[in-house]
Amino acid sequence: MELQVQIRMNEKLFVRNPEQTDLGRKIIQSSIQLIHENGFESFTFKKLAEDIGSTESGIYRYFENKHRLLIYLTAWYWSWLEFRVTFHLNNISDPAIKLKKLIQLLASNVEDDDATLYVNESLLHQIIIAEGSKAYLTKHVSEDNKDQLFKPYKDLCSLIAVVILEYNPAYTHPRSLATTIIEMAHLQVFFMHHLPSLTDFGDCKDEQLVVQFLEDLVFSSIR
Amino acid sequence: MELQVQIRMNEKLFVRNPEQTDLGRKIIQSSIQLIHENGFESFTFKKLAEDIGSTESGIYRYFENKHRLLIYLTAWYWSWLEFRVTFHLNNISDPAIKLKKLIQLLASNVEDDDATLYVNESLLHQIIIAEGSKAYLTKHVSEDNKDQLFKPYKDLCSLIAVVILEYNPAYTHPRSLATTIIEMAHLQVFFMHHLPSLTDFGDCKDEQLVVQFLEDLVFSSIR
DNA sequence: TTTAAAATGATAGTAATACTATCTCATATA
DNA sequence: TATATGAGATAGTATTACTATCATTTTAAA
Repeated sequence: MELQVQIRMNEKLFVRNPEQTDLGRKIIQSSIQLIHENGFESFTFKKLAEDIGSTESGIYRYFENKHRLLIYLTAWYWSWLEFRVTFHLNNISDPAIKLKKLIQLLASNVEDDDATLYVNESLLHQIIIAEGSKAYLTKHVSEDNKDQLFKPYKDLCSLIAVVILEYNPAYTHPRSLATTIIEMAHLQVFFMHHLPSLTDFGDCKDEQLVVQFLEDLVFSSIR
Repeated sequence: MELQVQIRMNEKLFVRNPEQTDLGRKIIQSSIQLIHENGFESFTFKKLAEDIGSTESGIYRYFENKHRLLIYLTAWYWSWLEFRVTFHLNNISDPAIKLKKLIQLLASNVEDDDATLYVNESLLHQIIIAEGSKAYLTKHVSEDNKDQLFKPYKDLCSLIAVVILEYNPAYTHPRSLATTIIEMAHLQVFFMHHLPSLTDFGDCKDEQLVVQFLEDLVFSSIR
């Protein structure tokens, strides 16, 4: 069985839907490559256009600017992750196991799954770790938020919060704990690789240690 | 008694030490203002120069580029905070009280203290919340790290880790927990104000609630 | 099969950004 | 009085972040 996953994205995330044309898909694919290689700061639409043999104006027909493209990529990532989480949590009834599974999915490396042809999920995951928070750390968060651009992130947060409350209905900070899990699952991995003395995992650089840390953090809080 | 606090900064953080000249101090003062007002993305040396009645080339004599200036500001902030923390923890022997004090200092709003004339600590604190992580979320973290640019952050992290171990010498993740406290003290406040549904504090927007959340998180983990 | 619409490519142009370089001038200091 | 230092003034360049226009190709509908 070959399963093709299509994620329906908010219209405000783009000028023209990149999933529906060849050029659009090339834009997504190549931007993931380029941002991963050289970072978001040095990424430009000109370089992107050259990389895919198109022109700057061509890219602008799909995305207003590179920041919007970053928001699109993050939104895509969170939607994909929510789908993945929902899929893996299916048929599990024990909320403790659900939470462990969740933490595992958030903190461990992803492999490029072939269900989406033009998105390299592994690279995208690394982009989100290093650049993801730049999507909302701006002066125009609130307007972007009004356009629902961060809905996928919020949905994932809600989903996690629900599982936390399943485990302990009396816990008072399910959402903040959810964002803490999400953000730390990424940041501890980033620190582990680049500023190891800010973590306790510098020596072996193994994502499983981050998983351990988070499990301990979460379960002692909600127990 | 009028106490003038001078923070000795790493030489690699600047081209010429801004604390030692009038223009340098104006650069610090005004950059804090401008970044706070319009965000780091829209901040340029040209605008900064205009604001203080100098020229672009004048600014470049102090800082290599605006990213370096951001790193300088964050380093200054973490150094200042470490000083503050050390000061407030002085003579407290109970590590539980130390930790509570620490969380309070990290998560609550700061007032502009007059011990440093040209740095508005209140604005700087808000800048660190919204822009701080951009200092290290780059492709050149590792080189910057080799130049010790993030040492103040690491020092604060170490200090917190030490207090955590004082409380419970058997706790296995003191550094990761320390960075979790630091980062979440900022991020939860940011979310509370701009993406409130990602937190449990959206309704009253009170930093004390973040303090509550963090205290609960920390003490249940290390108990 | 023709025709119109949509998508893309090619080219040009602009304002702002991120610098670098040089020269002058004021001031302090030795 | 000579000299070093800091700062202002001016100029210039490559790149970025766009916008606009027009020609061409592809696609989809009549």
